[in-house]
Amino acid sequence: MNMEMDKKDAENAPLDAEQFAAICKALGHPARVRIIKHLKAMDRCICGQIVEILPLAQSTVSQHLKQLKAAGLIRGEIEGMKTCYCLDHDALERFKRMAAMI
Amino acid sequence: MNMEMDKKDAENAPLDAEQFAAICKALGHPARVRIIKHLKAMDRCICGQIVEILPLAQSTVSQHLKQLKAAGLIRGEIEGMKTCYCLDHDALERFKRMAAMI
DNA sequence: CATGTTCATCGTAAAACGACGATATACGAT
DNA sequence: ATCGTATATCGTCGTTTTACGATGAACATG
Repeated sequence: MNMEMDKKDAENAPLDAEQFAAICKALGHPARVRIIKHLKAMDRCICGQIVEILPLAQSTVSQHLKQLKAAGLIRGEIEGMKTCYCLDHDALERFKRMAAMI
Repeated sequence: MNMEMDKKDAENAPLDAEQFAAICKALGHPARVRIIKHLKAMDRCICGQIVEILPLAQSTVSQHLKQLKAAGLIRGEIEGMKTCYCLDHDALERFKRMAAMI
């Protein structure tokens, strides 16, 4: 009966500062914002393409991707030798809702 | 003729990653999100009240306020011995618009 | 099997952050 | 003038972030 309370509460909660701050922190770097923008434009793309559009070393980009993934904003699935990243649209929507109530 | 181009462009730009990331970074700490929330509830309040609602030293809170001010999200005006802080609603609106187009 | 490609992780160095106590500044009150 | 109050800034310390090159793991190809 109250198994779903967490989810329900989360939807109309005033705003969880910890949660919102965590996502903002993940978006708090230009490179990561550009990654999100690019994924939005491409819908999904492989890691190599993201490395190409950023003036950063491959290892650095990989770290940024890791942070975005840890924040739940993107997902990455290994496809053979490559890794394909895409947005987590639900997470982005949650972020937008939270941002709107700031 | 193009003296105002900066401003115009900023209004309908797809999204300036640097700008958006800077604001997100400022919001990337729970204490600062709580400060914003509190200012939204109170509309304006003196620094001392903010210090009271956070489990942090006064100097730490002062630093967080400084970051929020540097990001343009809040303004602070000295009123005699106290300092009164309030939200910069325009900046918040710009942030919300940017967040919505992420 | 050997080699090349794609990506993640490790190790590291510099910079930035977060927190605190101590101090400085500015003002009001006595 | 002195004292107390409110706030900002300084100095410091430990942690985290950002960046890089080097290395490793997984897979494809010759």
